[in-house]
Amino acid sequence: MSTASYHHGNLRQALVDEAVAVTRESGPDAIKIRDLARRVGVSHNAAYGHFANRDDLMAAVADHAYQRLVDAMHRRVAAVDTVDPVLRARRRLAQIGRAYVEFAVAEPGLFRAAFTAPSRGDTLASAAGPYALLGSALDELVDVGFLSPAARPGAEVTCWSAVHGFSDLNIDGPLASASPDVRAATLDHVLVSIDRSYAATTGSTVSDSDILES
Amino acid sequence: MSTASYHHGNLRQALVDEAVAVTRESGPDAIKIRDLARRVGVSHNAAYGHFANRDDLMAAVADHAYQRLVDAMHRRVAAVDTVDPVLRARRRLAQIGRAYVEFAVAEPGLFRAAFTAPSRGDTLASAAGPYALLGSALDELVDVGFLSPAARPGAEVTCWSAVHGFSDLNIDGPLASASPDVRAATLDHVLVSIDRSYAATTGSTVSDSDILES
DNA sequence: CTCGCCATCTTGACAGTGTCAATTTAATCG
DNA sequence: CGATTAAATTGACACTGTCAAGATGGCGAG
Repeated sequence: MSTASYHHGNLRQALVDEAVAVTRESGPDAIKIRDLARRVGVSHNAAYGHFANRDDLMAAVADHAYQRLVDAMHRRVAAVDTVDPVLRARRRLAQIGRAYVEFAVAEPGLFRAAFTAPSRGDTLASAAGPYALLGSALDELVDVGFLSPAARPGAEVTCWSAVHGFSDLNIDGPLASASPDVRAATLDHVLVSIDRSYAATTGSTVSDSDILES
Repeated sequence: MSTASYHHGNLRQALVDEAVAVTRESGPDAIKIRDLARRVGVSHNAAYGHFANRDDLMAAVADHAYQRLVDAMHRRVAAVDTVDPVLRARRRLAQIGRAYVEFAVAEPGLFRAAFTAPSRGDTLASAAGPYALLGSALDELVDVGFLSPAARPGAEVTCWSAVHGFSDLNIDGPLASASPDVRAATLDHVLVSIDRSYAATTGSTVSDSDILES
């Protein structure tokens, strides 16, 4: 549309697509500018017309990955149709966590790309990002009286840390070789644990593991 | 000692030392075999007499980093001299977590080296590793009746995920630009949250944040 | 004391890589 | 139809990891 050129219809997009494919296959470190150019059928460093350098291209891949992650989270949150307000809020939080880990395990390359990318601290906390999504889920928990307002500040970080750490340990950490069954069971455990730690802030009596449904 | 050679007293160790220095300064990706050789005053690929390849050298750095981490954890656990058994066990767990994050933030390069290293899943769960240390701290929590035996399985992972994720987010994630004060406060929040989630398993009544002392 | 062994280190080469500078190409507009 | 101009190419440079041979020198056997 805007920039179509002679040899290649839309080189920039083609490069990003190929980079995403490589990243999904072998992780972000496997991205090589020359290799990308070769795959797209263009000569080496044609990419430099569209990206300042390798890191710039990686940032584009990171954006893509990031969007995929946010989409997955939204999808899972939207699938929660529980009527009871408290249970619904708790289940939504759990689904956010589940979507996060699910994405990390299903797309380790993209997940890594999203968080390994250099110098993009601002995009992460943007209004559309997972930080905001997580934030409103936690607000909802406060509104329905499950989470104490006093415990609200910093709750994003606690929550995010748990799922992010679990993801990392499952990707190339010591849990990478765990079986899917074990992994799933442990994830449930993590999600319940988060729920429980918030329940304790208002002394809510809780029937544990029914938050795992949607 | 074992392998001393003519030109260089102990090349292997010198290379590892230099690699550790580079890693502390600029992270594991900054390790270049040729550069290391140059620094040590030896010609390029002299290193190949002592290491199969770059990854092999990185693994040595990872071992070093790993040992440092375990030492830091041991130190902090040993510093807990509380007499009350329950409080002592809870504080020990908190100190383990604190040591972990402290190390990650103070030595991000080494921390990354320890977990980014290729193909070393077994060393991590070894008897002397942090996994074992964490495990015995959790056993202690069960023994004193703070953590329900039913909630014991998988507790390592939940706990480890929280501190590992927090570390990662603080190193190059969205929390990397947080001030030390904010970081410290948030860490306290994470540690209390872990404690709280375990307290809930036995319905223990808990005075929250005095577990943060040693 | 000397000679040969052998681990250790060096020299040289090759295939890749990111990136810069100068050049060519072709699509578009006056 | 010719000039402008963005887009892509060619060529070069400084790096990197790694392999294959050659040089070196300490150490033990004779």
